[in-house]
Parts: sequence; C-alpha cells; structure tokens
Amino acid sequence: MAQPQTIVNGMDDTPRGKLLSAAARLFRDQGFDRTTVRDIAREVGIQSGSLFHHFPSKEDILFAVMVEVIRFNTERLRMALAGKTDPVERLCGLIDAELRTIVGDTREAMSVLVYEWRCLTAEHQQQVLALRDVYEQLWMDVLEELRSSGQLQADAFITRRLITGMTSWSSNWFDAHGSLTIEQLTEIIRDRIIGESR
Amino acid sequence: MAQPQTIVNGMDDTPRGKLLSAAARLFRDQGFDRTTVRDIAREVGIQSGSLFHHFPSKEDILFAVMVEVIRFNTERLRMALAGKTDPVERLCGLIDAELRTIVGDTREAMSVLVYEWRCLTAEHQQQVLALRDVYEQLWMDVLEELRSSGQLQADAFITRRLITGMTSWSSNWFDAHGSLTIEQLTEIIRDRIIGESR
Amino acid sequence: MAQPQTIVNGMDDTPRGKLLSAAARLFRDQGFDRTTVRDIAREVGIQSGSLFHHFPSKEDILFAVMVEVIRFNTERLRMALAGKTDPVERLCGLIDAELRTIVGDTREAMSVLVYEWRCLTAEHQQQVLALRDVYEQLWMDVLEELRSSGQLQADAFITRRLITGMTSWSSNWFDAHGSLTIEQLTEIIRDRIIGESR
Amino acid sequence: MAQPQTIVNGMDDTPRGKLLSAAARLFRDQGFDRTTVRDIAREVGIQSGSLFHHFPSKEDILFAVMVEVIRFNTERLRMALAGKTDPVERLCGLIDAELRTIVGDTREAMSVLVYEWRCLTAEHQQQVLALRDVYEQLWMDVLEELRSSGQLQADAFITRRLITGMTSWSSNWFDAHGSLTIEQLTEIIRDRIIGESR
DNA sequence: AATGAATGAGCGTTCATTCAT
DNA sequence: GATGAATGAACGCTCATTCAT
Repeated sequence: MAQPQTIVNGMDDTPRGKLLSAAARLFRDQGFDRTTVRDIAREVGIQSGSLFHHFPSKEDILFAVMVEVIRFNTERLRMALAGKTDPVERLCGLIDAELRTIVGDTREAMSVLVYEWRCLTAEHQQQVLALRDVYEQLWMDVLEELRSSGQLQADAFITRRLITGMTSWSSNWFDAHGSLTIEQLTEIIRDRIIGESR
Repeated sequence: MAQPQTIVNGMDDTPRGKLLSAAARLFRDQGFDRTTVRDIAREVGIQSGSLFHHFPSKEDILFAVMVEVIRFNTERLRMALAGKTDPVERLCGLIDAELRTIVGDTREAMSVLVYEWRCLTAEHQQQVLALRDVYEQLWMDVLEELRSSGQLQADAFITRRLITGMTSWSSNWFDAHGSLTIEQLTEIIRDRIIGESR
Repeated sequence: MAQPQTIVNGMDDTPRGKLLSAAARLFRDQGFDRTTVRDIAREVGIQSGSLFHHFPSKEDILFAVMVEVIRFNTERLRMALAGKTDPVERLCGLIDAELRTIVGDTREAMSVLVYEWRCLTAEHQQQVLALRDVYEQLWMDVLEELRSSGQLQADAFITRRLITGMTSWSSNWFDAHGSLTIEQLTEIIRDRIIGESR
Repeated sequence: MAQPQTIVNGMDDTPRGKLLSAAARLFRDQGFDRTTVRDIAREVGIQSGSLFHHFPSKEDILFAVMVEVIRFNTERLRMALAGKTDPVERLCGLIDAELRTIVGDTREAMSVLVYEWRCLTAEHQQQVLALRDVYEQLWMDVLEELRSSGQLQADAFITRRLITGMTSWSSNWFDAHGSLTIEQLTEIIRDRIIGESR
C-alpha cells in the first residue's frame, strides 16, 4: 500500500517547497503576524525581496501552507481508509491519521491552520473551507456508517466536533517521545466515541 | 446559592473594566497583533495615549485580560462544586461551568487565553500558568474522586486533556442560540468520559 | 564681609526654590530634553500637573534656573571684588569666584546654562544674555585695569575668552575631593594670564 | 606632506557619508534629542524609514558621527606632528590642528561630541573613550617632551585640561571670517602655556 | 494650590512591498 | 530569478500641557 510521503506534497525540495516548510515552522513558532518576510527569507537563504518572485504577498504564503497541508492530510485520510471495510477499523484509521497530522510530520502546518485562520483574507478563507469540506466529508461518511451499523448513537456532527476537539488539542500536550503512543491514544479516543464494551 | 456575576470581576463598569472588555473582544476578533492600541482606545472612547494611564503597555492589557478571566472562571468552578458531593454531579458541574466559560459570557477572553498565549512575555506566561494550576487542580481533584469511586478507569491526566479538547473546541462551533443547549452538551461530554450505562 | 549664601537666591526652601534646585540637578544629569516634568514633580513630591501652578511651562523652569544662577553668581563676583583694589588680587577674586560657581555649589545650574542654552526660546535667550552682560562687564573692567597697569598685554576680550574656556572646562575634570584645591587652580590660571614672573 | 582631506573620512559623498554630515549639523544646531529622524531624512532627501537601512537606530547615527570625527581628527593630529621634531613646534602643530578641528571643517561634529555625550549608550561611550584616549595620548606625549626639555614646568595633565578648555571654548566665539586668524590664536594659546619670553 | 485622568501631536522604529539593476 | 535600497503607512508609546474636581 502506498505510504504518505514524509514531506507534504508541495513542501518538497524545490525553492518553493523549502520556503513553505520554513514559513510553516515560523508561523507556528512565532505566529503569522510576528513572523517577518525577512525571517522567512533568512531561513531559506535569500533576500526578502526575492520572496515576492514566488508569492505575491506574505498572506499568500500562509494560504499556500494551509492549502498544502489540507491537501496532503486529505490524501492521508484517504490512504488510511483504503482497503478497510469495517467501520470501526475505518474510524481508527481516521483518528490515527488525524493524530499523525496534528502531532507528527505536519504539526507545524496544522497548528498554523488553526491558530492563524483569521490572518487569511475572506476569499482565501472560503477556498480553504472548500478544501476542508472534502476532508470533513471523509469523516462524516465513516461516522454515518457507524450510525448505520448501530455502533454510534450520538449525533454524527456533534461527535465529529468532539473528536476534532480531542485530536486538535493533543498538539498542546502529546509528547511524541513520551510513553503514550499514537496507537494507544487512538484507542482511547475510539473508546470515548463508540464505548469500550462495544 | 451564590451565582457568578454576569460580568467578570475587574471587567466591570469602571474605565479599566470597560477597557479590558473591549480589549478582550478585539483581541479575540482580530488577534492581539492585529489589534492596535488605537483600536482599543476608539472602542472605549478615549485617545490612544490615554490607555497608558491605565496600563503600562499593550501587552499588560493582554495579561490583565487573561488574569481576570482565569480568576473569574476559577471562582465559577468553585461555585459549581459548592454543595455537591456526588462525584458525577461534581463532574457535570465542572463541565457545565467550563462550557459556560468558553461559549458564554467570558468567551472572548477565554479565546484570547488560548490563541494569544505566545504574545505574553515569558514572565507573564509564568504568572498565568500559576493561576491556571489552581484552576486545573479543581478538575484533577474531581477526576481522582471518580477514579476512587470506580466510575473512571482511564488515566486522569489524559482524561482531563480530552475534556479540555472537547470543551475548548466548542468555541468554534457551539451556537448559544441553536437547538443544542449547554445542559445537553454537558451530558454528551459526561457520557464520553464515564460511559452512558454507568 | 557678607558671605554668599550656600543656596542660590531663589533656590531656597520654598516650594518654588526646591523645584528649581531639583530641576537644575535633573537638567544637568539628564539634559533638559531627557528630563520629564514627571521627573521633576516626583523629585519635589508633587504631581506633574501641579508644576504648572508654579511655572507656565517646562521651558520657563529652565529659564528660571538660568536667571537665578546668573544673578547669584553675578552677586558672588561683586562680593569677590568688594574691598580689593589691587588688580591682580581682583583678578584672582574673579577666577576663584568663577571656579566656585562652576565646580562648587552652583555647578549643576552652571552646567545647565552652558549645555541647555539652545533649549531656551529666542526671547529668553535675549533676557539671559542681558544678565550675562552684567556678569561679563565685571570681568572686562578688571581685565582693562590690568592692561592699564601694564600687567596684561594681550587683548582683553580674547583673554576673557581663554579664561572662560579654562574655568568652564574645569567642570569636566576638577575633583572637589582631589588633591588640587580651588586656590591652587586659581593661581595656575592666573599665571597663564599675567605670567609667573610678573 | 600629506594634507588632511577637507571632508571627514566616512562623511564622504556616499549615502552614508551624506547622512552623517547632515546628522552632525542637525545635532549641532538643534541637539540630538530635538533632531528627529524625519529631520535627518528630509535633509538627505529620503524617507525616514530608509534611515534604518543605513543605521540600526538614531543613537547609532550619533555614535557614527562621533567615531568618524575622532578618527579623522586623530589622523589630523598625527599629520600635524609628522616631520616636526622641535617640541614647541610640535605643540603649535597640535594647537593649530585642534583649533581647526573645533572651528573648521569638523566643527559641527566636534560640537556634537561635547554636547551630546550623554545621549550615547554606556557601551558606545566606552568605545568613544577608547578612541579619545589615542587622541589624548598624542597630546600627552608632546607635553611630556616639553617638560623634559624644561620648557614646561606645570603639570602636564592640568596643562592639557587648560588647553582643552581654551580650544574647545573657541567654538563659542571664534569667527573664521574675523580679523583673528587661527595662526594668531595658536600663538596666543602657546604663550599661555610656555610663556612668551621662553 | 493640588490632583490625576485625559489629551493629541509627535516620537523612533518596523516591515510588507516595490523596482531599478 | 535575485538583489537590496527605498518606500510610506502604521505601529506602540511618550509627554508637556489642560482642566474638572
């Protein structure tokens, strides 16, 4: 089975890709507003003016980071579902994938997605939301499967939102080098959703 | 039983209080960095220079917002526990109180607490963390009670973090004027923690 | 013979006098521009707004300091000449008095007179210059006496300017607690003017 | 023999050099604190923000002015001594050079050095003092030569300070277009130091 | 006389963006 | 594509001065 690349598509070894990676990390560490284009340029090894040959504005860099990370993570979600038919197994695939998204290789970019949302222009927010809908639909499909199979009684929308809270907040405390593994956390969250005995 | 005031202590009708309320809302809507001292001053109806008779710097306004909201919500947590002895009832009191904190009267300030954390100086971060510890200890005490009474098997720390995720994320979707009430959401979250049948 | 008071007339124990003393010291230590009215007020133990019951503006405080110090030091010059008839003795009296002005009790205010000159309004500069003319005339009279008696060959104006340079610069190096006394320095300067053998 | 350039090294025709020249004049005319970066920028014909491509802060401009003028004038002192062996001739060379420093081409910058000293940061003060030590050592060497040859009896340090006073004060009265020439003033000051008959 | 909150113009500095080279 | 000097608007903050109390 295909593995997600360890680098976000579009955050590859090209100048543009290195720029986005650096920007994602800086935005995450310092916030969008506190990150100057000079910071980004220095990280990539060019002059600040040269950034604008790659992106028309600083906000477009933020937008590109968000687009790349959503696309990449949507693909990761798809791969996590591929070949699985059991709804619970599919749910675990999604939780595991989303946790990796949040605490793993794309954690900087994901954090940016949450924390720097309002720094996007309204138009770009719309475009990101459209991409996010695709991502969320994959979740909703699986949650509806679970309801159809009787393994989930609660409302699917509310359930998704509680899951989102649990996974997204993990960026604030989960330690990739601690004793709790992503697999274990996946099971713990699964049990909060469909119950332990079921 | 005493009810929490509907206005955060220190965000009252005094000039300082109105200033903090306005700042909290602006910080929440636009972010700390994108909010200018002139924005805040305009909202309060004074000149920007006059802000500095009340606070030595813009960052101190942010700090004051955070301190006030934590103090107020810690007190709200205490009142939610007052008079309750059953651990599950106490848990529901905490969830309900925290939800009101996040989607109710102090939602702007709470949002600021999460999203503008890094805008605080290191020293102020320490001071806020000390206040936060008091708040969190109230939670940990109740979760340990639940474990003692056998109503919670999962690790208390992890449990608290999952609850934090669920409650804090509600700021992004809960509609105070929607059909779902805080009481209902409290029950839903409670069931994710101690199970529905128990 | 009357002794000059150890406090400048007008910088006495009254509120106005204490204010001027404090201002003179602050202006000397920090410069006029870097001294805030709050600095002055704090030193005197009042609120900054209250300063303006004593002086119409900050610049007027500077002006008052300068006027007081010139008046006081002109009087000191007069007293140094009183009762002396020998031109050389009179010269030494002036040198000694001017040195005391510059390195002694009025050193702060004298320093202000030199360094903060351009902070005065043009009109106030004229008024101070008029007072300074009185002071300088006392010097010129004695220097002309020395020329009449053949003890000074050099031009009186140029001589006065060289003396002014030597005495005024002493504020930058003379140590009141060092081994060189004002009396000794007076003799050294006298010898630069009228020659040692004469 | 090499002549000192009529423009301070580093205050040449480059943007940086023109900026320093303009700043030196403005600082001298208005004082450092009363000179705004907008004043300097206007003088040079750029926007105020553009200043900060050349210097990290306004204070660094002041520092640069001082460093350039001391370096230049130290070199001028060296050239004044070059080829001269007679101590009196060397003394006259120094006096003449210092007078040209103070009333001639570098008078603005020299004035700034004296009057705006306290506007420097403590660290920059140290660095300027180190440069000043080199300058002063050239003076002290010649004064010691005069003592060795018996042409100066007075203490060398005190003598230097009296000379400093006389030369530096000349900025307040010497008129380059008046009837008194620098050469004449040099002789007058020389006579105050080593006596006319000697 | 004194207070102290408020003013408002102005400060030094930042920084995304432009553009001639 | 890259440079780096320049722009210019905006920022947080200062402070002499005012004035109702």
